[in-house]
Amino acid sequence: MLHTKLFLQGRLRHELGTREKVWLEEAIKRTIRLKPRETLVERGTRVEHSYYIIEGTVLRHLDDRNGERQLVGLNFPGDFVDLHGFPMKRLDHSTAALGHVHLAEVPHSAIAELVDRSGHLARALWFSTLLDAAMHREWIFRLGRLNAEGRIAHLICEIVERHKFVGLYDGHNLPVQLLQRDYAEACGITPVHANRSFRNLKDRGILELGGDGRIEILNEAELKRLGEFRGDYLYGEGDLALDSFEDRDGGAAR
Amino acid sequence: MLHTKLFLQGRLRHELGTREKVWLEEAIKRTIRLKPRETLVERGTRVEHSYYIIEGTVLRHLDDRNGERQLVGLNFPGDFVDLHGFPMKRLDHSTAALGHVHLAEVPHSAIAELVDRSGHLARALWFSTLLDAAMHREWIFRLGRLNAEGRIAHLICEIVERHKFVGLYDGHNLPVQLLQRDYAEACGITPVHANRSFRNLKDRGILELGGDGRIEILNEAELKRLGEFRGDYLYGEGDLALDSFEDRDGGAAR
DNA sequence: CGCTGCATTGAAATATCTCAATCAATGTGG
DNA sequence: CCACATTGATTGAGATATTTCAATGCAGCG
Repeated sequence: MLHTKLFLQGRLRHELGTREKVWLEEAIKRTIRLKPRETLVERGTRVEHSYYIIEGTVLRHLDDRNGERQLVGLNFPGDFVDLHGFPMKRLDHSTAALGHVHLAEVPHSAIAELVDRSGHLARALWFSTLLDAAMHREWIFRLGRLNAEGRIAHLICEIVERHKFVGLYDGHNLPVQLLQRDYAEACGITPVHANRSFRNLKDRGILELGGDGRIEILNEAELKRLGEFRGDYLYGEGDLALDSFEDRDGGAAR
Repeated sequence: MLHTKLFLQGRLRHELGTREKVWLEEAIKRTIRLKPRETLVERGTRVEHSYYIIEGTVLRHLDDRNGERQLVGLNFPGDFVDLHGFPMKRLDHSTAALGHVHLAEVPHSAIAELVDRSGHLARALWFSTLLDAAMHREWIFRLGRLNAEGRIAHLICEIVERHKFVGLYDGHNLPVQLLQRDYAEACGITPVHANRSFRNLKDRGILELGGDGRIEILNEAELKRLGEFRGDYLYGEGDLALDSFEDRDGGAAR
């Protein structure tokens, strides 16, 4: 079974050819599992492997002086968690599992081979790390320009949109169960205020709160409006309709 | 004269060999100049070139519904402004000059050649785009976990530290003259509140405000404390003292 | 049953914003 | 050289958003 079948899915410009998918798959030396809230890599660690998510959600965070977390990114199935560790060699932030997580471990030596073998695949891996950067920029926007409700709305929209790419959104239920504390840590607000903001969203019929972080989305359009959400930064195929796809297929292998 | 002599300077792991520097230099097809506040690239534009800063400061920003700006990054001499445009092909944010800016224009076709010619140089360019991502993460932290004063302090620390790498900091004077409005746009606060925060910093003897955005730093240690500033995310040589530098020299050309 | 972890609520404290006004420096046209 | 407009910095006062602290509720679990 193909572990990496979701990699860059929905990102036409960089979707992989058959051969490339095989090579990528072969780069996986083993898979590992994390328990809920288990740490994957601690900030400052030198890394020799990167991890691709087969299943589950990984939180990326920086901690302040008092140990309070600021989430700086989320990763879902189809994402590399820390591919940037390949050129960087050291992680400037920590990563941890949300719930149960299944990861494919890829040694940097294997990535080096991939990159040498296929310029197109190299470009795709590079692109994948830049997608993270684009999301970071949008997170800066979210924190700098939106109020608490808008920030939560924006984050939910991003989670939905990203799961649409990989076919993991059913149209109503948010496919990730974050605690209100996690929303607070992602949005730069206190858990208490996150709670009140959720309450507002619920009272206005925009979403419904189930237990255990389950969220049902009742009015996606309104969520997008509140979060000033423009999904184009995720570089999905729809946004690239005008593109020429000059390097679309995997045939570029050298 | 070498335009690109500052590229990745101070980042030992990825400093370039002599040959690579020549190749990079040869990739420059022309240089262009921007006037103060002139836009370089508008969000959404398809790009065929990337720009390396020879002199001046470039602001990167996203705009909200009302046209209010959120700065998402700054670039200084030695930085590529939008190298990520090479794999991405489209910019998800806008870029504009702060004051007078002198840029080297590098066509993506030339970058493609560079990348094919030297795996090491390719890695260095990739690394350079990831440095932006690391800074983005720190900006998220700044906005999510610090109050107005801390945010300003953190930003000033980053500007200082980055200019130290390229030898453009004299030990006292902030080498970039941002308006208080720019600080506000970077820190997610109003200009009025930025003003009051600066006033506090000044009253406590931490810095001195000259005209035209000039800032003299009187107590760098206190600024770092206020901003909870840990410079390691900039990946300077000091932080990598323990590294093996297995790919340090340009000899990796294929 | 009595924990424990998370959600929820209330009330008061604090940070930040908004609006409106003033000030200082600079540039422009006459 | 003056009158005037422009731009950015500064200040005050009141409004709003968010935090803090403390308490309660609620469900799962040994």
